[in-house]
Amino acid sequence: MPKKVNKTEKMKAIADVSITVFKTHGFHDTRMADIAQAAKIGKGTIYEYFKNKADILRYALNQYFHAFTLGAMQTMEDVTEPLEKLLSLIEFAFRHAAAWEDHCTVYVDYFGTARREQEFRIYLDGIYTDMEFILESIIKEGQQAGKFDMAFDSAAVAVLLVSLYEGVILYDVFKGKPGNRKIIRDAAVRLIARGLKSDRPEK
Amino acid sequence: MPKKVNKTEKMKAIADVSITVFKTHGFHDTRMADIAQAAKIGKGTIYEYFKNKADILRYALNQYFHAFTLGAMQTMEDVTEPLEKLLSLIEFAFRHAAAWEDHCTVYVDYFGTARREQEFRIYLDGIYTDMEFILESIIKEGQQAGKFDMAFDSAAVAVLLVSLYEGVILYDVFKGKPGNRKIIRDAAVRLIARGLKSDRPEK
Amino acid sequence: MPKKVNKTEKMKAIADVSITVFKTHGFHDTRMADIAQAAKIGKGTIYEYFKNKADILRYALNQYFHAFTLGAMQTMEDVTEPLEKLLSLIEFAFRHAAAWEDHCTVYVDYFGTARREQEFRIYLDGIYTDMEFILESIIKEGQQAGKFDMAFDSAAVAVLLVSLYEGVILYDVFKGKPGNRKIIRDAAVRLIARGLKSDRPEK
Amino acid sequence: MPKKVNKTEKMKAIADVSITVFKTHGFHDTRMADIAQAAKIGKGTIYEYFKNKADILRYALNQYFHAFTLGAMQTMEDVTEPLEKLLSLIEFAFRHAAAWEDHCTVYVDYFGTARREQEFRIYLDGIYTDMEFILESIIKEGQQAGKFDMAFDSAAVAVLLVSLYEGVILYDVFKGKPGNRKIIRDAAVRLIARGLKSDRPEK
DNA sequence: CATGAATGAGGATTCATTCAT
DNA sequence: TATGAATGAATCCTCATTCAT
Repeated sequence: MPKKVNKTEKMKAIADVSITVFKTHGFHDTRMADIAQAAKIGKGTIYEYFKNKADILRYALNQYFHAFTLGAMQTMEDVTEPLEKLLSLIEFAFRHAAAWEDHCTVYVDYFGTARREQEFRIYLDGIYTDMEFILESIIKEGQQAGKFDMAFDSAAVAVLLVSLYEGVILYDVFKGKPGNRKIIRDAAVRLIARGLKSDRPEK
Repeated sequence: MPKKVNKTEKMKAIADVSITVFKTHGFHDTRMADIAQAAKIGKGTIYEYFKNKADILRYALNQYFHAFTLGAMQTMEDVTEPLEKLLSLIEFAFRHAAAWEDHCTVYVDYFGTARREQEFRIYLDGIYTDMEFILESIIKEGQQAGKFDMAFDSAAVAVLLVSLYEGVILYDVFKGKPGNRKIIRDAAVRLIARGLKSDRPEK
Repeated sequence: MPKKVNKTEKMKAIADVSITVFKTHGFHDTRMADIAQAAKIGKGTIYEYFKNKADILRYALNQYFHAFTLGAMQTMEDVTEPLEKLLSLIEFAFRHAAAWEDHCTVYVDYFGTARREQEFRIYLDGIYTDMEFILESIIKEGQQAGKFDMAFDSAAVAVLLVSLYEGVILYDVFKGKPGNRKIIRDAAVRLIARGLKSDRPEK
Repeated sequence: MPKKVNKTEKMKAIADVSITVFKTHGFHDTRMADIAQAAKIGKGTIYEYFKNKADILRYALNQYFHAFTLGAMQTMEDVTEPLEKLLSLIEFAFRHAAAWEDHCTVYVDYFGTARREQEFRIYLDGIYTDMEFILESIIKEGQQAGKFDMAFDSAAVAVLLVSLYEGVILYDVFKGKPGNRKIIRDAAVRLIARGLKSDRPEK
């Protein structure tokens, strides 16, 4: 039992170090030797914990997505009002991206490759589908409650929100560390809130 | 005297073929031999027209961005009303992405690498800055005309729109060929139009 | 007839240009394109006059050795006294090396390769043998005339003189353009003259 | 823990094998695969010990020159009389060349290239300068002691002796394995001894 | 004759992965 | 369990040479 814990801890340690190295050199241009050196272990030792280089990345990104899903769930737990729920979710998403900035960067780096890898594709597709499902539910809920404009295709809006989120991450990754993040996110929240809002005056 | 080739045409031909190969195999996993075979020329011939593999990609993406800029300019030429201008620009952007789908895909593939390449970074940064400048101008114009909500930070909205655009492209690239593009883009146009609209009733 | 003359002239022109290019870049690192460019002709044209790159070098070095042999013969024509003949030959050799400095440099560059090329080896061996034969004859002549010390093995001295000559060329090639050439050659002449001189007082 | 290798020993082993391969094929025409095969190791292993092909050569020639310098020092240690010192040095140089015959051959092969390589040039220049300095000192010493003819420029004689040495090596390399080495070297020693000798009868 | 576009054989080098210790 | 020495598959790119024009 304690050995198992050690193993998991070491995997996490290696994966964390790897992410910072991937961020600097890019996934493809990172050598196993770079990781070993950064993690202060032997090259061979990496293979005791991971099948290969891609496996490290998969593990690290899995942690990133897992934390996202978990956080999103917790965020929504105590909120019932649709708009509030949506906006708090968006707030969380942005906070999560900021907290996992290195993982975001590496995720973008790997995205082009992931696209063509069956296994990862399915995994990522699941994440996206889940996010869209939750968003779509909230939109529908809001529309039924007369809070959101009925003319919107709820599924389309869900896709849109996911896309916007990915786009903002992409933008940040490209720009490096931006200072105006807050303003941009405020604008996003405002645009979405106003855009979705039902015209019918709420009584 | 040996046969005189049109260097530009041949570059374009090689670049076009390369893009389809890059799309299938990914930039990194595409071998020069793959390109040569697809272009039905010898491996060495590629090097008569391009310095190296990255050079082909740069050339192809440059064409893609160049066409975008050109098209965007033409789109705005005859439109004066801010909202109409914004929406027609968005329409154009989506049409452009659809028309240059292969380039979009490869662009996403290369984005992670581009991020770390000084030369390409500067180039791409210029494109982004231009797009943001145009969008910001339109937003400001609309705000001054009382059409757009004054509370928005125009620069932030510009960044947001660019991000949304990139995000939608990313989403499409990941999903492959989607059928519901139109619905999503309609939702986008609607969301933006409603979100930006001024509350002051226009008389 | 005139065409033949033109052909020879053009070969000489190409070979001369090639030597300066070889001197700068080295034989191996000189590209046919470099030669073509320097000679202001097309790459393909070189092959109208020479079988390949090595052929150009062979032609150029042949000219160099041919001029040497010719010059050596002329030098000895009017001299009968052995020591005088030997020294004037040495003087000539040094003058020749200075006049054909570029060829000397390239010759040294190519020597390592020549060593392993049967054809060139035989050719060069012939040159050496001829030089040694002439020198040996002079030594013997001088010994019979009581001018040179009898204890010397004439053949060995001949080899020694050839070696010294090659060594001085090598030294100059390595050093680049030296200013103290004259002093060194004077020392050489003095050393050889004193070293060979018979002890028997000449009456 | 993996097996601990003696890096220096392995470098020496690879370099030694390389020299014999270089001698046969020439530096340029030797493939890394040839060396690997001859050394009975994998191609990649070579790169664990040397940066590249030229690096192997540099290492090997460095050993050759190092041994020369060391040997020359030891040779002169117990000799005080100038002529004796000079001749024993010459004897040593010839012995060294014979003992390191393979290295000599490869050295000649590489000389043309070395000429154009800044790093190696500086290194080689240092060796030459050292040799010349030592020789010049001996000549001067001999002249002051009245043993050597005063008319000689000591620096010029030093250059001459170095050149003669290089020339004899060159000659041997070209000829392959000669049998008359001894005779030639005796002639050299005799020529130099007689040539330098002071005319003033020693009392 | 002259040319330069096209070619592909050839080779140095890299690096993920293995496995003996 | 940890290691790093050893490996060779894999690939970019060069450039002498050819030959259609």
